[in-house]
Amino acid sequence: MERESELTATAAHSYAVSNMNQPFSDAQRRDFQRALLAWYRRDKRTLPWRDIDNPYAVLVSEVMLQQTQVATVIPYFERFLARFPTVESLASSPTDDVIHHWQGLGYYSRARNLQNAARAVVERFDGIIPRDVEQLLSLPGVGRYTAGAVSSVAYGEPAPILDGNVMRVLTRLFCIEGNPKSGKAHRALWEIAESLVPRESPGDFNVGLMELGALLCTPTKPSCGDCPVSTHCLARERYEVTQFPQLPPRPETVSVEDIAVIVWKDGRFLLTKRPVDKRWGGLWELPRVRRLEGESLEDAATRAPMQRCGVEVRVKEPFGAMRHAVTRYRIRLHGFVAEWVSGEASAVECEAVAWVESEGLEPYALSSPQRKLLKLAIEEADQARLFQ
DNA sequence: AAGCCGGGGAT
DNA sequence: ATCCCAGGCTT
Repeated sequence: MERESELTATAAHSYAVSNMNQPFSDAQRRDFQRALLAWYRRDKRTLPWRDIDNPYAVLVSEVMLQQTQVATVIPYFERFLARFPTVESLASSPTDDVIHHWQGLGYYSRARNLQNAARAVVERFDGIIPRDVEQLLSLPGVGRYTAGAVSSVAYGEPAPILDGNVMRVLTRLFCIEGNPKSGKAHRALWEIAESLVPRESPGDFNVGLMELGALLCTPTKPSCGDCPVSTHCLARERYEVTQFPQLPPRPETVSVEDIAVIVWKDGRFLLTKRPVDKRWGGLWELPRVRRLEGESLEDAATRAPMQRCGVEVRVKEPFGAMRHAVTRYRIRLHGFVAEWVSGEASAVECEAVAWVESEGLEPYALSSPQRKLLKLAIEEADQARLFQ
């Protein structure tokens, strides 16, 4: 039995060299599909979006899971579905409400795109999430991966998927060289994924491939001994599993400094709303600027409220600093306390402004670093009041 | 084809 | 600290 599998695997690989678009024989493919499905159905995790027969919920989960880990998504998914239970409710709700339910999850254009997709579904598809990849691709925020996932998982269509997990699994199975995210290797991977997906249970098969990548075929310490398809794996046969995928070097990180200011006036502080097409679009923040070369922190703190909303302030003291990362940028964020001096706050370099009480913050969506910084600022203000 | 977008968990 | 993650959009 063991020996037969080894032979099968070897045969697959000699074939793979000549025809990478269909790297398995029919018999090998069927054996692979059977082994993966059996493993997935036995060992899969229980997750809130699994086995629920609701294409809308599948779409929401897939968008939330883009570049975001399962554990992070779970509470967001549950709150989002409770608040927007149907595609119609999402389409007709205020965008600020949708962004608010996304705060802390990152990649905020996803939230805006998802609502626009819901509106397109209501207007163009009679409120039914499309079944075909082609129609799904016409929705904003839905690319080839998400379209394939919804089509196969929600409707049982034999559409392929290719995500980071599947890239890792497939490059190892067939020793695919080159950058799997672009060019020849990328195209080859899509064709392989297409050749593997079965007519029967394509959704479980696709999710099974991802689950394999998430649980066993992991980046650094793969558990090949527990892998249900290890006999099909060329990289394992060659002891080269961790040589794949061959990802390109990351761009160098850039260090920058931002200054955010809490401007107090009559017990309220100033928030500005980010433009929709910018980073953190639609979220609120303390007026913030990037520190210029040679500029002092205090000068930047004075500049921030003036530049963003035309308010002149007197900068008092720093109240804290924190680090966070945005893609390749490592940002040091400094907080300053300031008093309002003059100027009616208006949306100069932002989408909107608001004067907010400490207790009235809840309705405003903030990014995680801004939320942490603002928490420090309010604590500091409470302390200062105690000493008066 | 390459650059850009956030945040958190794992190592 | 660094890597990586159920990617898609813009240029």
